[in-house]
This record gives sequence, C-alpha cells and structure tokens, in this order.
Amino acid sequence: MRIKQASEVSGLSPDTIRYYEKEGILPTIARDETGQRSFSKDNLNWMGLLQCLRQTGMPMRDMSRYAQLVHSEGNTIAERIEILKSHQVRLTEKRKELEKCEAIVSFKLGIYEQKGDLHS
Amino acid sequence: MRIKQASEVSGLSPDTIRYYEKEGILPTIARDETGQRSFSKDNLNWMGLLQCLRQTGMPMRDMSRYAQLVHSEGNTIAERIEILKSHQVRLTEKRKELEKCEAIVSFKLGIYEQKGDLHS
DNA sequence: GCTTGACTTGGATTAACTCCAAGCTGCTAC
DNA sequence: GTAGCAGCTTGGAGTTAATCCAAGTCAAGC
Repeated sequence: MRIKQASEVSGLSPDTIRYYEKEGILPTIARDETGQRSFSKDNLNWMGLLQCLRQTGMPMRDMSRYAQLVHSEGNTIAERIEILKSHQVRLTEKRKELEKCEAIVSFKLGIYEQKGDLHS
Repeated sequence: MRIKQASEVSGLSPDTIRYYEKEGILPTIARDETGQRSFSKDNLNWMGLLQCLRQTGMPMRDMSRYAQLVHSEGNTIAERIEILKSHQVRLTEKRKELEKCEAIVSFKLGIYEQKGDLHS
C-alpha cells in the first residue's frame, strides 16, 4: 500500500507520515521497485496507534521513546508501562477539561438561544 | 491583580497572557500607576473561558473572531452561536477519540502487566 | 509521445506559544 | 542610601510539530 492510501487508513497526513519516518517514530518503510514507500499491515497498525496517541496529546518525545523501546531488544516493558500510564493520567485530565468545556459551551449556547428568541 | 496571580487563577502563562493581549484576544488590560497590568474580575472570567476553549482545541482564529464579536456593537449572536456550535462538534469528536485512546491504552497496559507477571 | 496523477526530496513557512536579554520599580535589610 | 531581590516591562529570538511548496521522477492511459 502506498502513502496516500496509508494516510487515509491511518488518519496521518502524507507529510506527517514522512516526518515521523524521518524522526524515527515510524520504522524505515519498505520501498517498491520504483522507490516508493510500500506500507505493511504492521506499519498501518502502528500508525493507527500513533495517530490515536498524538490526537490525545502525547508529546513527540514520548512517542519517540515508546517507538524506540518497542523496536529494541531486551525487556523494556517496565518503561513502556510507565509511558502509557503517564498518558493515562493525561487522558483523565483531558477528559475533565473536556467535560468542563462542554458544560460551559452548552450553558453559553443556552443563553444565546434564549436571547435569540427574544429577537424573533 | 497583577500578571502572576492572574496567570495562576486563569491557567494561562504570563507569556501567553501578554501574547493574547497583543493579538487582541484579550482586551487591552488596564495599567496601574507604575505601568504594570492590573487585571479586573471581568478580565479573569474571560481568561478562564479562553483557557478552557484553547485547552480543548479551539483554533486561535476562532477565539480571535469570538472575542471580536463579544466586544463589538450590534447583534452578533448568530455568529457567536455558530462558533460555539462548531466547537461543540469538535468537542464531540475529541471525546470519541479520547475514549478510543483510553480503551487502547488500557488494553495495552493489560497485556504488559500480564507479561510482567510472567517474569516475576 | 504527451498528459495526468501519485510520488520523491530538501527546504521554507506556519501556529501558538515559550524563552531570553536588558532594563524599570518598589521593598526589605544592612 | 544603596545593595540586592522579586516581579514586572519590552522587543525579538527560538521551539515544536507539523504543513506547504518547488522541482523533479516515474508509470499508466489515451
């Protein structure tokens, strides 16, 4: 699978994919006879995970480190757990912020819609 | 109230506050006799809202436009509603992404913790 | 054989901060 | 009274994580 389709499947833009490969967050992607990137199913799974982590605010540093651990020898489980747990904390915070903001926006919209009624 | 305390209350860093004032997302803040910014309760409320919107991904463009509408004459309610509604859509998407990511991270952690057990 | 579309690269540009240097101001402490 | 310090001021440089662009390659369809 080539870059455009891989981009559609994973949700990462072609530019972001190339950028991540350059930064080592993605492994070096295989090339076909004509020198174009050819994505494996494994690549796509990994990209899906990355898209999910980045969308929810994991910093590049952590993604980078996590990728390094996953692709390295030896028992790196403990550190991987640590990174994921710290992301879990981040997710919980984000959820709280999100809920707060949802409440505020709904509240404001309620007020505006009331005001709108007065003018109609 | 001066910038440091205002920063603690609102959650925006002093640099971000100055940046937002320069960009017009905050109104021009009053100054005391010595030329330092002096924040009103109104300022603080507005900053709290901004912090909330930005934390949940509203782009500067929209915050800027919204600020402009709020501080302008005339009936701008319709457009304000539009901006808030588009943010509501963004919030819903974010919530979905967040939940997906929470599930994936929990799943991965489950697997890792199992593996950890095998080694202990 | 020429256009079209998808791809390649390296480098410039962007958004939204974030940090820094150099310089006031006002307060405590000697 | 002046030395030192915290907290502020400004303008401008630096950072992160992309995103966009120009110039070029390559293969397929007409």
